[in-house]
Amino acid sequence: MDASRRIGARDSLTRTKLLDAAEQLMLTEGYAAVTSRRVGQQAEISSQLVHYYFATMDDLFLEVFRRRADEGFARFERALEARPSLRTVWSSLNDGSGSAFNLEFVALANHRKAIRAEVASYAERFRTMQLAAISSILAARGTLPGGLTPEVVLVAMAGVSQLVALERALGVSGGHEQALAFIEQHLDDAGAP
Amino acid sequence: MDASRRIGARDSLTRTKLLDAAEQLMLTEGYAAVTSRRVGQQAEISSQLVHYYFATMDDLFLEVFRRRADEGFARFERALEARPSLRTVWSSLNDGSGSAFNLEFVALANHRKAIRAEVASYAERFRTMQLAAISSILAARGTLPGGLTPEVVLVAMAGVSQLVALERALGVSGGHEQALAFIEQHLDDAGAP
DNA sequence: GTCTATACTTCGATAGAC
DNA sequence: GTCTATCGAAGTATAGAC
Repeated sequence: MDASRRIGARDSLTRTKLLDAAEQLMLTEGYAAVTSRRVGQQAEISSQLVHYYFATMDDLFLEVFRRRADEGFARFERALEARPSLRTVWSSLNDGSGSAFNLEFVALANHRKAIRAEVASYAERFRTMQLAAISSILAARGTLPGGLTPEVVLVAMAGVSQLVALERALGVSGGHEQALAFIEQHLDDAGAP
Repeated sequence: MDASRRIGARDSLTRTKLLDAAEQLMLTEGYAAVTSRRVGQQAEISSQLVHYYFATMDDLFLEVFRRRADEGFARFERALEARPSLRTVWSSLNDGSGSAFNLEFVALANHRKAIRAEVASYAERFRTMQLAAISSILAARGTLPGGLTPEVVLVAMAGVSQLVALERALGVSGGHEQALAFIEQHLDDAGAP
């Protein structure tokens, strides 16, 4: 990598097309399919331009991640403001397209340091925000049964949602329906409608 | 791939060394590091011998997976026979080294068809076996509180365990302690000690 | 800003001698 | 069973003309 290397403008239309193409490839074929050549091909732009707009492939991945993450974050904030309920938190966790996206990035983060830092930081921020929301929603209900705390409720919901998403991608489905139905039933029990 | 291609014997010591090296690499550096050249280097064996013992890299991955999966399966069966309890099921789910291994293979399965089929089949078998165990353990206790079923308990435990393992690899820890403590507390409530 | 051309690396896989 | 030698494909990245 050379410091004198030219980098294209952030507001370029071509740059956006490349990000779109990378995101599309990632969701349909997995992160391993996101190579400079394939991104260029998908966007109908020469693969060398990928390197003009993004110094390294990691930079491209990071930009793809931030775009979606920031949007997801903002959407959750809006939804929560409109309707501060357990159901809103659950919906944000159990969003189908978001789950697939997350899984791909967590897998990628597993062996790319630069990506791991960004994914971890976002996950932490999101968890904190969800926890604050759940805490205030459940506090309005008084004490929880059986030693449950907001943390336990949140981690359980996040865990089930992620397990189901991951296994669904694999083609496994044992127990999913019952677990999801159980959560659905208890969303309204414990919080505002 | 040529049908006339020679393939080394399954009981070869060299073959075992290659499998060990591949497994080691996978756990420490991720599946992307498992290339024929690096496996050879790790095992101090020429990389071409990888292709002598395994026609394709997928074959190598599959053998690594089957070795560990079969062993995990057998170990769970023995543990369950010795002590049929919720705690035994939880331990099998929450085994640290097994989790890292699983995550790596699930990620790999996401973009390799041959691997996906094997991982899915094993996950299904494991889930079925765990469900049978949990069902018989909980049945001895009479009805469960609040609409809980064996399926819900199992998916929740598996979900929490997997989420914690995955986030731990990422460096995120929010809520983990409380969720794990909650499960620990209730293992003995609901089943045989 | 986009193009062509290309350097350099690593990969999976095979051929054939020993 | 193990070795040397090698092919062809695909990857990241850069240089320099236009």
